[in-house]
Amino acid sequence: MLTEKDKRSFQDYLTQKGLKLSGPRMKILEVVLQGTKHLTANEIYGNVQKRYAGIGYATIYRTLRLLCEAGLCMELKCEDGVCRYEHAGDDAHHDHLICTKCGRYVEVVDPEIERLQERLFKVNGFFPQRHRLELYGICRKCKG
Amino acid sequence: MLTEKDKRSFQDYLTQKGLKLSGPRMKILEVVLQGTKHLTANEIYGNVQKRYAGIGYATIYRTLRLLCEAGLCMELKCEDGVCRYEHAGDDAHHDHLICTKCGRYVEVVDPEIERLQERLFKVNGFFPQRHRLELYGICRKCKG
DNA sequence: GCTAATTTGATAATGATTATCAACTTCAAA
DNA sequence: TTTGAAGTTGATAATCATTATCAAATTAGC
Ligand SMILES: [Mn+2]
Ligand SMILES: [Mn+2]
Ligand SMILES: [Zn+2]
Ligand SMILES: [Zn+2]
Repeated sequence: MLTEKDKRSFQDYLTQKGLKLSGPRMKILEVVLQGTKHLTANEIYGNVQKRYAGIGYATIYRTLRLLCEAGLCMELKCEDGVCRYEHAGDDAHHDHLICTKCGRYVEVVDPEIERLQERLFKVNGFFPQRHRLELYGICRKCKG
Repeated sequence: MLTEKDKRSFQDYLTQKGLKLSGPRMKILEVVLQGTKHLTANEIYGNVQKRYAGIGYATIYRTLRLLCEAGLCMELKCEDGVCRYEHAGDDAHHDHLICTKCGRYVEVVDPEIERLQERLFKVNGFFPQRHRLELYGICRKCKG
């Protein structure tokens, strides 16, 4: 799940910004791209520690920001006030169904909804930039 | 904009919970229901101070929570990490178009989008509870 | 290898919200 | 009315995720 292309992509972004691809950054890139999606910085910190002890919180946050800037990750500002991160491949935009019991995130896209959103922008005279759609409910497993 | 019905509604909620309708609560109810929508707790605190000095921050937060529980207000968890509040009349649910330049909130509803969201819940085996749709763009005024 | 620039980890700071608590209100019974 | 138990208030400390700071360590191009 961590391709050479991703590494190069990160490397390129850093170089272009006059930054360096350090050991810690490489390790975090690896753990984030190989791990589960929609994790908090704290959970990612834990996953990184498991494999590479000694990397600090600040470096996790700093590197997550770089990964987002480089387009390799997306940051989700969640309702509980904690950010979650997902590696954003070349795959398109998606929205989320979120279980309020177990916290599971399900990725969904509805092209019809996307189209109607564009219409809302236009009708109200807004230049569209982005949107956020979150559907909260109880998943099949949690309903029992 | 602050009807007798609202007052009674708040009073009823408090009574039913064994709570009291105090002076500060009454004043905050008045300022919130008569004022602009989509304000932060801090902005509401300022508006309350203008008319009734001496009411503390904590009381603002506590009363906003009560107003939400009573169904008179809605809390929006915004992307900047600050909550905003709007008085929720009997009017139905709505979503928001938000200008990323001036911060203006425009309320919108698209019944078609609402319907398609329900379908997404169903298709994915979720019991629907609520949703959040925010459309970020640049408003007509800000585009100049 | 050398060295200037960048990065790191520990930790202090920030900022919104919540918890704490002694003093003050409320309200209904006496 | 007076009274007092229950609830409320304002000031302020605590919380918690995220950022900023900074001396010591690492990186990358020469
Ligand atoms: Mn996702
Ligand atoms: Mn609104
Ligand atoms: Zn679930
Ligand atoms: Zn605007």
